[in-house]
Amino acid sequence: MAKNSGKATIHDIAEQLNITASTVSRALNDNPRISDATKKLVHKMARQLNYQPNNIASALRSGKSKLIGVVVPTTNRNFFSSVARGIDDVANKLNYQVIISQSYDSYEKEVQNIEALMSARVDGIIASVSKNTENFDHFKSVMDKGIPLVLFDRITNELDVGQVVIDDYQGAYQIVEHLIQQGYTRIAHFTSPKKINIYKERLRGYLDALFDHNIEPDPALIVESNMQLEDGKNSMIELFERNVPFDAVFSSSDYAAMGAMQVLKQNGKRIPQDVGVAGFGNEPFTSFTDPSLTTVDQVNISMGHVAAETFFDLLQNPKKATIQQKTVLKPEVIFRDSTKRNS
Amino acid sequence: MAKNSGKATIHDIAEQLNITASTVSRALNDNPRISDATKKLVHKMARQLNYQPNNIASALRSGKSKLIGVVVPTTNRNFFSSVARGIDDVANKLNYQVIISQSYDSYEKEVQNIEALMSARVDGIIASVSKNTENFDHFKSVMDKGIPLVLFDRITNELDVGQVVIDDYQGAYQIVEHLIQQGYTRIAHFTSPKKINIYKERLRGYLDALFDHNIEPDPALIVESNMQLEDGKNSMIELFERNVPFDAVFSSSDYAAMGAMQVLKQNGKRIPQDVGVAGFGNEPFTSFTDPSLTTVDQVNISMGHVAAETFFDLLQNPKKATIQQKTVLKPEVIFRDSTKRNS
DNA sequence: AAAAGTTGAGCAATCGATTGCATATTTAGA
DNA sequence: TCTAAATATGCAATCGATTGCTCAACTTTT
Repeated sequence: MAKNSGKATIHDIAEQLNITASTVSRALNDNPRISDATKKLVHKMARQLNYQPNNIASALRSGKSKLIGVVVPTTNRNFFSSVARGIDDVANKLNYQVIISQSYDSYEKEVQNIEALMSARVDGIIASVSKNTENFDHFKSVMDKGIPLVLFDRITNELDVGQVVIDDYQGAYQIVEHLIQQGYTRIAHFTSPKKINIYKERLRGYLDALFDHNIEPDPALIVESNMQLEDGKNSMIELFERNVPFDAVFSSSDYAAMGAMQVLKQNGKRIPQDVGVAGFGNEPFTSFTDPSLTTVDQVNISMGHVAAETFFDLLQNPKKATIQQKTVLKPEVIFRDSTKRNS
Repeated sequence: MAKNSGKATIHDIAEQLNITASTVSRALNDNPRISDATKKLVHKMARQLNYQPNNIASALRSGKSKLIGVVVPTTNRNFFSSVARGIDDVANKLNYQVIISQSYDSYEKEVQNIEALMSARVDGIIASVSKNTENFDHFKSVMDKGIPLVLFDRITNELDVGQVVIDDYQGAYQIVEHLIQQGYTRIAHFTSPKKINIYKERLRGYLDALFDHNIEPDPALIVESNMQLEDGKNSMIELFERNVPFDAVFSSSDYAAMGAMQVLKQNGKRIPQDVGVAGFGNEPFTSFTDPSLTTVDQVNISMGHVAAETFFDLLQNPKKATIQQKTVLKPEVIFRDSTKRNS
C-alpha cells in the first residue's frame, strides 16, 4: 500500500491511527511527552505495517548517522579483524553500525577512505595508521570538523586524539626475562629498521631485560629486517654467518620467528633444547607450529573494545577531545614449547 | 561560515556563484544540461569551500545509499575477511562503501544484523549464512523488498538469489586423486555430520575419486566430527582405535588436518612417508606447519570479487533477480610436503 | 523574419524523520 | 467554580540533495 513498495513510514502509521507523524516519531523514540496508551498503539501498528525506521532520513535530520568508520591496513590479518570485531561488539550493543575500510597500507588509499567515510557522514572514525602515512592532514581535518577520532596500535604523536595501544615494552621485557629464566643467555633479537614505535619499544624492552639481569647486550645479536617469514629465514642465516654464539631468538614478529624456526631445524638445531625461539603477536598459527611458539598476545579483542569505548566517551563528551586520552593495554606472554627448557 | 560548523552545502556554493542549488547539483553530477563553463566554476568553488557531498541527503532523496551490507559468521577468520576484502575491492571502485556485520554463527544475531542493515538502507546485501540458520524468512523479506541479495559459500537452495560457491566436489576429487597418485591407497576421510552442503560435496568428491581409481571405499575410514583442531586429534585417535590400516588422511578442514598431524607425530608416524595428510581451506597456517600441509585453496579474494560483481549485476538488472544466478568457482589444490611421497 | 528547435538554468516539491513552538485537554489547587 | 500547572498532541520548518517541469535566451530552418 505504501508508495515505496512495501516500505511503511511513520506517516503511514500516523494515518492509520489518525494522529500525526510527530507523535509517531516521539512514540517510537519513547519520548516522555507521549502517553503510554499511544505508544502501545503506535508500536502495535508499526509491527502490523512491518515498519522499519529509515535511518537515512533520521540521520539527515538529526545529524547522527549511527555509523562508525573503521580504517585498518587490512582486515585480512588476524590482529585487525579481531580488533574490528571488538569494536563491532561494543558498537552493535549501542545500535551503531560499523563501516570497515582498508588502506592496504597506502597513504593515498587511506586519504580516500577517510573522505569516503566523511561523505557517508559517519559519526566518528577509529583507525590504525597505514605504514606509509607520514602526513596527518586528513586526520586533522576530521578533528577540525569536530568528529571524534580514535587511533589504535599504529598511532602517531602528532595528533591529540584518543589512542589505544599495548605496552610493547612490557611485553618484550617479560618475554626476554622468561628466556633468561629458562637459562638462555645469548639471546638474539630480530627487529625492524623502520622507525615504527612498536619495534623501538620492543627493542627497548629486550635491552632493559638483559641489563636488569646483568647480561651484556651484543650488537652482533641484533638483526634488522622487514620481519616477514622470508626475512626471518634470512636473519637466521645472517646470524649463523656472523658466527657469534647464541642460544635463543626473540623476534619482534611471529612470522619472522617462524622463518627462524625453519632455518634452525634445517641446520639440525633442536628447539627449545639447543635454541629457544620467541615471537610477538600471537598469530593464530603460532599454536600450531612444531614446537608451538612462545609469543606475546596483543589482546586484540580487548583493544577493539577499549577503542570503541574511548570513541563513545569522546562522542558524549566532546570537550574531552582536547585532553588526549591514551589507554595502554597490558599484553600477555603466552608460554609455549619453543622456549620450554626447564619443565 | 556555513552554519553547520565548516560543512559547506551545495547551497553555499550556489550562493557564492549566484546560481541555484539545482544547477550546482547537476554540475557536480556532470549532468549534460549544464554548460562546461558553469561546471568548472562550480567545481572550483566546491574545492574552495572544501565542500564534501552529504551522502545521507543524497541517499534520502535518490533512494540509493551506496552502501552494501555484508553479513558473515565472523571477520576473524581468514576466509571471510578475504572475501570481504574482495567485495570491498570491487565496491570501492564503484564508489560504494561496505558495512560488515558478523553473525557469530547465531541465527538470532543474523536476523538482527539484516534488520539493522535494512534500517541503514543499504542498497543490497551479500551474505554467508550462519551455521545455525534453518529459517530463511529474514532473507526472503529482503528479497521481497526488491533488494538485491547475494549469498556466498554457505548458501541455501531455498532462496532464488545470486549465489557464489566453489566447487567443493572438484577440490576434494582432485586432492584425493593426488593422494592416490602419490601411492596412498588406504585413504581416510574426516567429515562433518552436519548437513552442510560443502561437507557433503567434499565427501562425494572423495568417494568418486576412490571409485574412479578402483579403490573400494571403507566406511571404517570415514570419521565424523565438528572439524576443529581438537576434533581432528580425536578423529585420529578414533582411527587408531578402530584398528584399520590407513596410509593417508583427507580432512575436510585444515584445522582437523592439523590436529591429525599432531597425533600422528606423537605416535611416531612420519609424514608424508608413513601417512599422507591433506586438508581443505588453505588457511594461512598451513604453509607454516611441519611438514607444510597439502590443501585446497578456496580462492577467497576471487569469491569476493565475483560476489560483488554478481551483486552489481543484480542491482542494474532487477529483472535478472528472477533467474537464479549461480557462479561456481574452481578451487585450486595446493600441493605441499605433507603428501609428497614421490619427489 | 517568423516558427521551430536547442541549450542552460531556475522553481518548487520531495525523500522520511525530528523538533521547537504552539495548542488543546486534563488535573490540581485555591 | 476559576485559574495555574501538567499532560498529550499537532503544526510546520528543517536537514541537503535530487529531479520533473517550466521558462528564457539563443540558434537554426525555411
